[in-house]
Amino acid sequence: MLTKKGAATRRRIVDAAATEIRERGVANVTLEDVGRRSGTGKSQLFHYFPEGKEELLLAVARREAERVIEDQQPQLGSLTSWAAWGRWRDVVVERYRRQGVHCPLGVLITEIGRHTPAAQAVTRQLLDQWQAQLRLGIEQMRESGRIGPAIDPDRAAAALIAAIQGGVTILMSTNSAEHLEAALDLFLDHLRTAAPAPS
Amino acid sequence: MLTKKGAATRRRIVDAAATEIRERGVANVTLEDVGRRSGTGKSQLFHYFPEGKEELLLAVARREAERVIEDQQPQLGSLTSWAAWGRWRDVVVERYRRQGVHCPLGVLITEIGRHTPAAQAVTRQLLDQWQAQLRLGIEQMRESGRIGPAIDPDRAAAALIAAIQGGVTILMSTNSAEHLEAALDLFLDHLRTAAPAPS
DNA sequence: GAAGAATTGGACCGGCAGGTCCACTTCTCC
DNA sequence: GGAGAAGTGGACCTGCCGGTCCAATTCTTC
Repeated sequence: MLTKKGAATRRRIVDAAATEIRERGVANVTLEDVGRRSGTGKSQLFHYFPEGKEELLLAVARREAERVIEDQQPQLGSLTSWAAWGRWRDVVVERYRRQGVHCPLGVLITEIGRHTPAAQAVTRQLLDQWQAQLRLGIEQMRESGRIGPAIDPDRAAAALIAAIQGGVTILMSTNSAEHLEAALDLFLDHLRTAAPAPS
Repeated sequence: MLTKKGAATRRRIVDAAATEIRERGVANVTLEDVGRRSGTGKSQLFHYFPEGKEELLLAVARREAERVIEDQQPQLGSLTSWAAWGRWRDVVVERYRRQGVHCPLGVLITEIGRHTPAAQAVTRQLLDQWQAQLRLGIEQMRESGRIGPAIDPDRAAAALIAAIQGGVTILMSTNSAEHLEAALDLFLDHLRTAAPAPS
């Protein structure tokens, strides 16, 4: 029901759509653009995505959601020391700074992720997963006494995600990572200094 | 060149467009919708906005930018005590929680504000203005010794805006103000506790 | 190697939405 | 009160883009 060749074509279509959307915004990308970029035509497109554009967009959303997490690995997965947090922070800033306007996270949340309930679910799942990983990192730091007990790991993780999200959104409008950096730094500073465990 | 009646019509058109866009997203709003809602037709529309949709969108962007600041007044203008900061925080959360998806800030930054360079300039100006007001509040708190000298007012204000922006963006995707609240609270907490002035 | 399924190419359709035009009405101001 | 500008209504045009159709080709499997 889906040969190797078919699967490859499908992948090519999703990738082409994702790239095109990142570069030019979902509103300016037509199915023909996707076809051109992926070296296919509309008939293939509708062959692999019978529901048409909406289904394709959903596939793109899933792809981009994966990418957001991947882009932070392996740092996001082992936030067990301040040095590790610092490296993660640098990865995030560097990545988004380089990507500038063409950024999976921004495009997903601000453009694709609101189109349909299904896409919203993808966004939500991404946020949950992300928050869980950050919470884990904070918990580990707390257990090893490097973060004080006044910090609620779950709320802190939520706040951190909001800060990044906001920084990225602003980056997309102003092309400056200033806000993102300020938010991340202030945040980490808070983790370090808030009600530290007595040494 | 623009009679009283004309000015009123123009305003009606912008308001109608703004409302319509907030409710249904810029992508789903047609000029006919705007016409219907404002009780006008396309001929008026192009009479007052000769460049068409793009010009109208720019006018909407400006309107919404004003609204974002207005919505936080008078609290934003006098952040001179912790109680005042608390009230401001409540106003922000309450407002965005009530507005949910239909929010001027979110729509401006994520939908309209990226369409064109002119609209980006509007966004940028809004952010500058907002940041300046917050910075002023932080400086005042610092001068009166309630915020420690370790806080850089400008960077802190930038971070705060990012946090709100992110909270709102997430609110628009998930319909939950949890992230916004967490970000704001953690933030204020940091201001309160970071390197407090010796009493 | 042939049947049947998966894949591909491209011509075609139809509606929608931005934009144009022009005739008509209502204001403003001398 | 009349000339000219500002404001209004709505029919019409046109290009674009999502979506359809079908015939041709290639793959899989026995």
